[in-house]
Amino acid sequence: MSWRDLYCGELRPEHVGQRLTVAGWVDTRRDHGGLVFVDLRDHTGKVQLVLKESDTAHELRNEFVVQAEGEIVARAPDAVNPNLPTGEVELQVEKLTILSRSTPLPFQLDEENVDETTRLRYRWLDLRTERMQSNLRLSHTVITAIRRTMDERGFVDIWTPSMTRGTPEGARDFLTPVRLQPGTFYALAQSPQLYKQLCMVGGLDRYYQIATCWRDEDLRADRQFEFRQLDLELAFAEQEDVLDVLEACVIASFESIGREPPARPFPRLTFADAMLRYGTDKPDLRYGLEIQEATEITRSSEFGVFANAPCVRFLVAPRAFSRAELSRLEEIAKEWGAKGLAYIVVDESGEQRSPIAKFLSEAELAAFSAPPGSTVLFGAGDEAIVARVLGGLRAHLGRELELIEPGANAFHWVVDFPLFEQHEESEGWTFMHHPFTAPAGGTETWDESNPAGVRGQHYDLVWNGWELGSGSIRIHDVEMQQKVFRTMGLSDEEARSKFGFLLAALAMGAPPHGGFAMGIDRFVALMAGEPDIRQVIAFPKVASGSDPLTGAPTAMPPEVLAELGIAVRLPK
RNA sequence: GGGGGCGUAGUUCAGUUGGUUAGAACGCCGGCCUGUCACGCCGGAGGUCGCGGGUUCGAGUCCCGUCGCUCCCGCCA
Repeated sequence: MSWRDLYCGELRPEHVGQRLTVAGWVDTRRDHGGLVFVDLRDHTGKVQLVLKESDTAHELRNEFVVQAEGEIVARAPDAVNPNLPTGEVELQVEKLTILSRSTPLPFQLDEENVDETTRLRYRWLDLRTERMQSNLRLSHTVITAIRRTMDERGFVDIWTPSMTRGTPEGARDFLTPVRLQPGTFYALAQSPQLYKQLCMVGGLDRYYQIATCWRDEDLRADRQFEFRQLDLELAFAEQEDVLDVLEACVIASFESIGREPPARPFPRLTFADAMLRYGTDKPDLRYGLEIQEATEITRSSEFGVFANAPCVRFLVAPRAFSRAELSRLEEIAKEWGAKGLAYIVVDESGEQRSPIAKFLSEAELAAFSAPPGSTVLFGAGDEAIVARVLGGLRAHLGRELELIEPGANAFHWVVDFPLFEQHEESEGWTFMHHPFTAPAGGTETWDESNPAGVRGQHYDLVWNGWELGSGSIRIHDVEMQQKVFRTMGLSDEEARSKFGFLLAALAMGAPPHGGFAMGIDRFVALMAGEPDIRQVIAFPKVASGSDPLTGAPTAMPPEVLAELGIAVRLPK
């Protein structure tokens, strides 16, 4: 026997006259005494049941699971509900079975803005909401489209271990103690990076995986302890080959949910350009508001702050800000590291108002000219700080002044990243993304004591200001790999002990290769129009790192810890 | 580790200048109702105002601490 003949949302006039069985959840009930209406819901929609008075009919409550058998009848013309796809028909119930009851709910499923911890504690209820149903099904559709695309292009889905070797570099590892070897730990993979490179050395040619990754860092709207990435690697590939695959995946994803895909190829922006014009390596290109260079013109400024700053830049906001607004903007600038905020307000009549105007030369004022009804906002200081401050202000103003056209989408690549960056504190150098990225053409040789200016064959994919992922052409030459390790201050011995297996592999016939990793949860969240990735993950954790549903994490009994050779000492 | 926001009924929220017994809607419970579709009507229950301390004649309201949630910075090769 089957529980139902068809889904609730599928009932149509063509079924009129048939005797059918449906099953689902009681969405709403309208008990008129002698007559009871029930909206029965499943993941496809709702249908109205009409019940004659009976004990069972009066017993029904929200979220009971019921099975109803009866004749499908056409509704009278004035009883049709145009808001319901099934609104032209209803089911005259002849047999009603309560399959499962429900206690009163901790929250109403149609209530908006329910506290997220409450939603997560009762996630099985939250999952019944249209929002979560549509998000998780959209996620499935998109991932299926991506898998199809990868398959069509000859990629092989290969499983790599979650439990791997811990690395002190990068994000913190989640550790897994090993009972058979007390005192030792596996680390949960932060990404399959090295395994997929070994797949290339292993001749698999094209690898991909929707891989779960673990990173023990603070959670955010776009970050969970564990997340999924579309992880891929191609042998005998160049940057263009990798970008092409990713663009195809994005296009297929849009098409799979019936959305107009972005135009190809996606625009490209160099890292240097991104930092200069937008103050970040993941700019939101749905609006302009570009940062402009003023270091040259202010070099001999009478305004000391400008003259003494190694870098001066500005952006022109399309609004003549009030004093109060400017002081709010200054606060924001300070949050991003500015000491203050210099500005020139150009009011509607074109007159310039500015505390610093009296210090500025004609030439300077001309360079900062802005249309009436706008404000010139300055950043002055170290180049990195200026970029961060103006980038922060730009993002703030983009939202605040509603510069983003609704429905707009901006995909773009950021390319030509530096291979190394200077350590914040020490004098040393570290890799900008990871130590396996190959240097770009023309920069393969560099002075190991000063690797500034070496560019990497690295590329980021950005959508509306969210970094979707990044990839690179990898180093396939063992000498080059050793040189990079040395440059970042790793002795040959350390390199051998941590990455010996990679060096050995590279020394035994490694093809040129490169790949990419795209955050699937971020991508799906943006596809779904959700503000954070928790809304597209079935069972996420909250920002504090706990799971309201299971109550994890928990302490473990002493005997369990003892077996693992672990003693717990809590921080004070 | 740092900064901002929030915390009042099961849920979403209101709560005046610090002042009587802390309210509303939805949900829940009881009753009535044969054409509703967010059904309607009548009645009812339901509160550690996150927790602790302080100021005050008096604290949901002010102050301090703390916990929880959240956003951001740091961090995220």
